Amino acid sequence: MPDQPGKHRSIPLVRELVRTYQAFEQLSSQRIKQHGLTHPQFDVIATLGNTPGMSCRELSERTLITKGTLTGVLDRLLDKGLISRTVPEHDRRSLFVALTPAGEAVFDSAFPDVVSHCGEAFDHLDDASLNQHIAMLAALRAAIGQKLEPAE
Amino acid sequence: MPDQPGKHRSIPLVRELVRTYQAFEQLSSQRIKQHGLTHPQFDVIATLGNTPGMSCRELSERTLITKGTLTGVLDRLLDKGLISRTVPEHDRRSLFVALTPAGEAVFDSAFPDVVSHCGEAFDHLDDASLNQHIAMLAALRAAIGQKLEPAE
DNA sequence: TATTGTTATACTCTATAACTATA
DNA sequence: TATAGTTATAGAGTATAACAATA
Repeated sequence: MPDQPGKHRSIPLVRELVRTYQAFEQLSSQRIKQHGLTHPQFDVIATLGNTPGMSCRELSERTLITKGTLTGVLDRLLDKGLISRTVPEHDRRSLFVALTPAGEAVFDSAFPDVVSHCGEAFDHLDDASLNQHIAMLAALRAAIGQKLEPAE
Repeated sequence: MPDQPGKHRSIPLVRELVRTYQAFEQLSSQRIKQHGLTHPQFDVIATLGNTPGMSCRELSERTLITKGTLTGVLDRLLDKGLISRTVPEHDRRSLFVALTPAGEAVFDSAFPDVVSHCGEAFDHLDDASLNQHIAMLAALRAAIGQKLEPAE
């Protein structure tokens, strides 16, 4: 029985995507760790940076960290003094999470450092290549997004 | 003081890479979980698949799981009956890890399923695009690899 | 009733260092 | 001495379900 036409054509792409993703994960994790943060903690700091703050619900949606897990991550960031949790007037069920000045300081140093460290790998690319790569990744992401089971 | 020329040119690429990587991670994890495996467990099964087996040391190098962690991952795969650990004659310090028939059955069903599920996202691409994407990812990976601290 | 977030539970992964057995 | 792997330790993330407080 012959293969369905094109059934496994994209496997080499998947393999290459996995390898690239592992390499990038390794590179970014190394650098994040140097700032005393875990990856989820960095994600939270990066999400809160340059915002006035947000609810746990919104933070959970943006970081893809489920609410039960998020409580623990926020506990540790609170211990480090990097975030504040306050009960807003208008809805006392929710919590408003924001960076403290110390948290902002960490964001200001860690975020550009991690991003630019990772970015340095690509500095040799000219603008045209850069844009081409970005367009390609965006296309891949859009294709992946369509396969993802809807959140809710 | 003006920015150094080109200092942050590649940040949009990094951002897009992060997003693509998160989407892919989500997609593959969903599918891996459906086979009753964690990501590290899947990596081990995938690494052992289509090989006669290998030492813990080699498995550790290939999966990037450190030896102390690997012991625990292998323990759980052993509990599930998916691998065997045997002491080879020629060097009784080491352990030879291989898939059991049950492990091979899991490999044969899980690995193609995960890969092709992820691959389906890209089935709409023609061969030329596919090859172009692969080449770009390989270029990105090579660039990242040069920034990674040598494992030693 | 529905929503927001915490707590309880249980498990997995993670790194590190000390350790055992073998070479 | 060096190498292969385990164990001990401690911490962090993960999902789930039950729960409390509020809307």
